[in-house]
Amino acid sequence: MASAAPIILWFREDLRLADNPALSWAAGTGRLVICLYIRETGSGAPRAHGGASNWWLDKSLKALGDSLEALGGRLVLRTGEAGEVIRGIARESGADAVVWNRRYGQPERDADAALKDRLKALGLDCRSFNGRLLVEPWELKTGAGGWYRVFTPFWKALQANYSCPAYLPPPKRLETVKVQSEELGGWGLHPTRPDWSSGLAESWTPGEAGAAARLDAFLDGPVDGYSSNRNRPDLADSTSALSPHLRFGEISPVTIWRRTTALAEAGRINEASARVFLSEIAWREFSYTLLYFNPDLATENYNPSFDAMPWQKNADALRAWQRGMTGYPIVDAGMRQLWHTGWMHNRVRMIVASFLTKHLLLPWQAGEAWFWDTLVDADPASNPASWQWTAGSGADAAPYFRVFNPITQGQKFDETGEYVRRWCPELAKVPLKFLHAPFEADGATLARAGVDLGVTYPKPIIDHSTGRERALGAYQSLKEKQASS
DNA sequence: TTTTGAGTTGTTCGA
DNA sequence: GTCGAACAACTCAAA
Repeated sequence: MASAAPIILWFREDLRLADNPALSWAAGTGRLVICLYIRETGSGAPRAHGGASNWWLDKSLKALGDSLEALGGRLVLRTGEAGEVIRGIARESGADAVVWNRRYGQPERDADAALKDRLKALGLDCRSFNGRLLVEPWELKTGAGGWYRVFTPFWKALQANYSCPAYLPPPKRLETVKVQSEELGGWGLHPTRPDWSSGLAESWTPGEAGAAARLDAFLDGPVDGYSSNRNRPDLADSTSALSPHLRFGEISPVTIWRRTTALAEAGRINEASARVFLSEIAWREFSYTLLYFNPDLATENYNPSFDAMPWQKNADALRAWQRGMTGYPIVDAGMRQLWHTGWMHNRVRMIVASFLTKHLLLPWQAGEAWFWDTLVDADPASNPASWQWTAGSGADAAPYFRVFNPITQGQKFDETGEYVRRWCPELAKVPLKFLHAPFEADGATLARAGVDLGVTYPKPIIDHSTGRERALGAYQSLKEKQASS
């Protein structure tokens, strides 16, 4: 006979109702469901959110709670070590089953596995699901049985082997039992003194409905130009901007895959652009494979030969980069967009990351940490994997001699100059010819534009070719050390 | 087992 | 202004 006891559904990085396997299973039993979110403490807790992500989490939890209440349910908020919280709620409520969607960082995996054992020993039914990835890291294997270290074969294997599961609709009702909850407002996730979040609020609608609207809007037009426009930070809607929604699980990559392939197969969107868009989703998957098999991805060089890299220490240069005061407009525009909106266009992320690790020769970990704190989409897999890729220490890394030229990158990809004019308003009147290199303009031109270099806008903190040569030398030294060891 | 082809996103230089 | 070569060698994946 089926149990009538409630089920605990532990929400983690899957703050949505649709295409949520754990929720779908729990709701499908017809039993009462206790929807739980834990502000985790202890050694099994995931890497603590940065400030921007905490802002997002606050709104996303509010949206999830509202959605659950509309179904007759409720989101229960608790703080503590996850196992203690869950055992406590099970005792209070008589729940005899716990379900969740899996996570892939090492501490979380270890903690989840230990918790599962504990709960099973107590007689609770315990189930986990894949609610975050198209394929889990252990599912896609090379011919030799290992995990992929190069993106292209990974992507080919994914396309050849992946079949998209059927849509899991949100439950129509989700009744629950009364369990004590903390107040979201008491968690202090929203910044105060000062409240710096107005730019974030202007830019985003956290929550499942906001995510769905974003996908709809992207697939209804912008996706068609994606293969070329995705490199253009000056164009509106050149990318999907789904990353923070994916990070918090407000939308599933499965949903994105299903919707996009259906439209492409029906001939309603450009096939090639759809492919490129899905390949970006696959990069996220690839990053999760890297994280799964390299738990220290956020701190340790994937390629250990980079342990000998002669990184600089320069707090002033780091601060100039963080504040968008390097004197290179495309770099500064990107860093200011990040600070204001919690997000940066992907093309510009590459430029600023190259500038930090190559021109400034500062360790990629410093950039990764800054992005972690300031990005609303700061992802435990994508963020470190992408930083390591740029620095050259990562899997399938950029060649060491690929040093982005911040002037020509600006001219090429912010070709209208609208991106720089928007985020560096003090340069708004500089003619396009000099906009990406104001230091090359003559005094009269700058004066007419109201720019006083070194006063109203910084002079370059490092000369491009000087920085480039120094970076190439540093990478050369790595190679020599490796050869002699 | 060995071999072979290939590898996200670029820049510079010189013809 | 345009174009191709050089920038390195190494590791990966698959045949």
